Amino acid sequence: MPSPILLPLLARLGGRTALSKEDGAALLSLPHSLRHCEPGDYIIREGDRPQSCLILLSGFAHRHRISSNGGRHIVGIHGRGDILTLPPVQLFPSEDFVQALTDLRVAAIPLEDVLALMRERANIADALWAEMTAETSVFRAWISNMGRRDARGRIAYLLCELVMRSYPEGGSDGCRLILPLSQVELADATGMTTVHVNRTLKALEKAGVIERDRRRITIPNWRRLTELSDFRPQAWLGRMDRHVELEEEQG
Amino acid sequence: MPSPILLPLLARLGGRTALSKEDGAALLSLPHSLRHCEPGDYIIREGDRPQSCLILLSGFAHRHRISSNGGRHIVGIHGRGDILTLPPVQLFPSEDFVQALTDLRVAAIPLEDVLALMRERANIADALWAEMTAETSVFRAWISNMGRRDARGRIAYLLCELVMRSYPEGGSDGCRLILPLSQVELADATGMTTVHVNRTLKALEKAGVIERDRRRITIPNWRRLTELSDFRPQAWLGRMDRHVELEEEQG
DNA sequence: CGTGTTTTTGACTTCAGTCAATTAAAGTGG
DNA sequence: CCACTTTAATTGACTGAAGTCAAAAACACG
Repeated sequence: MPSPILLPLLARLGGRTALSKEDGAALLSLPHSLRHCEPGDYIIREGDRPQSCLILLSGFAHRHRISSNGGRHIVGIHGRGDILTLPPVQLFPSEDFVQALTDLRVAAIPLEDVLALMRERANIADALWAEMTAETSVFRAWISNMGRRDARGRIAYLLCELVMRSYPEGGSDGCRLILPLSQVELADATGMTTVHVNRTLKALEKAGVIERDRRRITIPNWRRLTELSDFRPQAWLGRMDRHVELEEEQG
Repeated sequence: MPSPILLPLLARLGGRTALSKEDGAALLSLPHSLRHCEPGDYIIREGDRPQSCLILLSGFAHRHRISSNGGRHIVGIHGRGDILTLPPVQLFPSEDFVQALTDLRVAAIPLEDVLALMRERANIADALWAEMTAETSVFRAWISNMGRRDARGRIAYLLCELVMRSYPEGGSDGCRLILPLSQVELADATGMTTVHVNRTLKALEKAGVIERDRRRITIPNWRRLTELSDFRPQAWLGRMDRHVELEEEQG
């Protein structure tokens, strides 16, 4: 029988492609276990070969790699509704670490149940492909972000992405945001030094692009931020559409 | 009836997961049209919503985005066997351009035929997910490459990837390679200037990491190059395994 | 051969990194 | 509630890697 625990997953997939009521019920009925994490806890380690599909139900996590000289590089941020093991088949061991940034909840769904559902319900398989498409586009945006933008652009881009990933939960209404990352983490995510992250944040503040109070960021002019970072919302639209409906149904 | 045209696709997918003879025959029997391109020809344009699944049969292409200031950033290189429209469902318009670097051949398979085959044959759906997994890992390696490596490391990484992508075709036996990219393109792929690419290539040559004769690169010590670039071959292994067998079958 | 692209080189500038120290915030236990 | 520790944020002075601008050389091709 359907339980509301997996609603963030349904919200995400339902925003991508049309799912029937039966699809939704089947999704919510998937067997799962629940885990709570604190900041710093590892959800996935390099070399792991998870036997379940991990869904982030609330909170934030980051995905990183450690280079041979010991340096950490954050290659992605995860927020509510993200599927941490996408694709849902685990073929070779993970090359990344996934680590909690905030308190968070993760659901683990046995792989075989996900695979069975994908075979039974083509809509759900399609939705997973759609989710993967969108993530792929975001990866390429990161590549572009790293390669061709200056410090301000990189930070601005990351802020845009954080706003998107924290919608509709996380205190963001599109102009307000509580940073889930420290400046050290911002540095590892943008390929900069902490010193330069700090100076860049101050520069953005001075230029009136953001306002800051500790980790609390206010964005007085969203358009300005997106222009500065050349942020393209296209890949993010799918996750917005139906969220509101679902939230209303829920409440 | 099976035709050998799509063999590069079978080789790729068959290297990822076990495919039966029937799977292989079904794959090779997919209806398709063929297109030849010259350097500079566009295969996919931003905004396109292709109705077919495009497979690169031979040659090289690059995938890029244009930023609002007009700058080009190359976010990926494609070689033989690559699926240019992966995932095989085209949900929203392409955000990238894909453009020929060399003379090349592309096969176009109607989307509905691919989707039908995926539903009929779970093995093939699995292989496509596996291919996507591997590509995803490569994306993250690019992100990490852009963010945390210096000029030499970036160029070295790109060379490693080119060697992998040109195997077994393209004149590479793991230590010899004909660069499909000009220095301008290398610059756009590594987020550097052409001037600096040039100087970095010379530095790598002087250090004995590579030998150069125009676009012909020789790598006297593969291990050294991988160490310099922190290249991790894991995601690439799947495409090696069965290639040789298939080549032999073919010949 | 001339024309256009690609590669190479030099001189100068700048953005971001390094090193090192200081300040501020958040816990912690008495 | 206050000393004490720990972690995160901030600042300054200096260095260095990569960018900019501009021109010359090498090559590719009709």
